[in-house]
Amino acid sequence: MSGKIKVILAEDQAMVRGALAALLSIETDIDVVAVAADGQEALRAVGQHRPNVLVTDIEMPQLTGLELTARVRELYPETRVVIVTTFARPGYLRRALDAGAHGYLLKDRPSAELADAVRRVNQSMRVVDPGLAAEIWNAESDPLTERERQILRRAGEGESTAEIARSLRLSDGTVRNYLSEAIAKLGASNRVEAARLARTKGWL
Amino acid sequence: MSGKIKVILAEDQAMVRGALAALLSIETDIDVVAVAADGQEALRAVGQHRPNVLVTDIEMPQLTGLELTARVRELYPETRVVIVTTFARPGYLRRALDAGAHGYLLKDRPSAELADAVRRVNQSMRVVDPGLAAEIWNAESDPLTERERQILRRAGEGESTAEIARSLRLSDGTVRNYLSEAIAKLGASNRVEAARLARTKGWL
DNA sequence: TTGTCACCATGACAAATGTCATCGCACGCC
DNA sequence: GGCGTGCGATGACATTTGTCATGGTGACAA
Repeated sequence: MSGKIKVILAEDQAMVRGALAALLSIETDIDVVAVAADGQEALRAVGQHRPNVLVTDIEMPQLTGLELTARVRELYPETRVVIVTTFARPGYLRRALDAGAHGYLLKDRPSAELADAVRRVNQSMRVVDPGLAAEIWNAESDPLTERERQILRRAGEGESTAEIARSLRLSDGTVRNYLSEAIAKLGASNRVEAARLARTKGWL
Repeated sequence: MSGKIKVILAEDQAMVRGALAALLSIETDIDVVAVAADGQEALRAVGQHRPNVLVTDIEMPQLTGLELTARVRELYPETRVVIVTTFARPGYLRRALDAGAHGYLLKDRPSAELADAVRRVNQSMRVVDPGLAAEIWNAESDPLTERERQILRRAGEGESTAEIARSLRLSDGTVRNYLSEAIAKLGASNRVEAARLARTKGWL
């Protein structure tokens, strides 16, 4: 019985989306019932089709894969979620698991693992990239406060202290203080390096 | 006659590589004879199989897709090259065409266009993303000198003036002068913004 | 030969950035 | 109530960064 595993695929790059769909469609026990180009669209599709598994990227317009995961977990708990992303950032994995994802796969891994992950997750197993799973234990956790993160993000894009202060309605000195704090916490020697470091850890 | 179109696929992310291969393999007139995870490997494979078309990403370890294109054009001129990349940067397209690419496709485009592009390129046609093709006419050309580019790249990663000066054996003031020049040329208001701007144009 | 241009340097100044000490406020917690 | 903590602010200071004027070199083209 049970028929095929119903899958929805969310990925913003059309060509990759089509290619992954082709990859999954080759499998005889998997049926890709819909694809979506962003988080919003994916959420609608999940509501409509109630798939067994949602395969989603993280970097997407409207609603990120992480936000999408949380919503799906909340609204349609029968649907299991597999995150597929480029980034091997412990911070992302941490947040993905917190959001309720059942699988976390890197685009670096062989393509055969995707169908495999879908099957396992469908059988209520967890699938986490082995290398990343190891890292998450000894990985330091995000030391930044929300404000620091917010300010560091802008600084990393080239906004000046004054611009940041204005757009967040803070005083000039306050912004400098937060940046100074963030730089110290991350062991960087200036705002740019701090932003870069935080980004690679997945904290921004 | 003529059989299938022989294609080699170069792409560093294993899952995307597998998925694109699956996508092309569906086509009855296309035969993916080999895949490669980096530029070096791709170059060897092209030498071995002499494919009709090489489909390659730009961002790859060892040898970028642009360097690979130039080498292939030089060593195996019968093989035609299609670049497939995430980035809609006029600078990239410019360099790709200069390197002798026959096609330039964005990963944003529908997956059906890939097989299409392979066929057209195989028939000696050029295939360039329409949006980008328009841009390249009125697109400003890279105003940066080699030194400026070099210095701006490091500054954008968070190196301080002093660090850059030391590692390039320049005086402190000279580095500041170059950065000042670059900032002015790009119409930015500081080094970080300048680096960001240059990056989005494909000049870094 | 005379421009022009990339390259490298100095010095001087203004503006932005980074650091520290110190303060107040609100909130949750035991 | 006292404690810790995140948030926000000020002032003072040193350092870094950005700007400008000015000058010298070598390469290359008109």
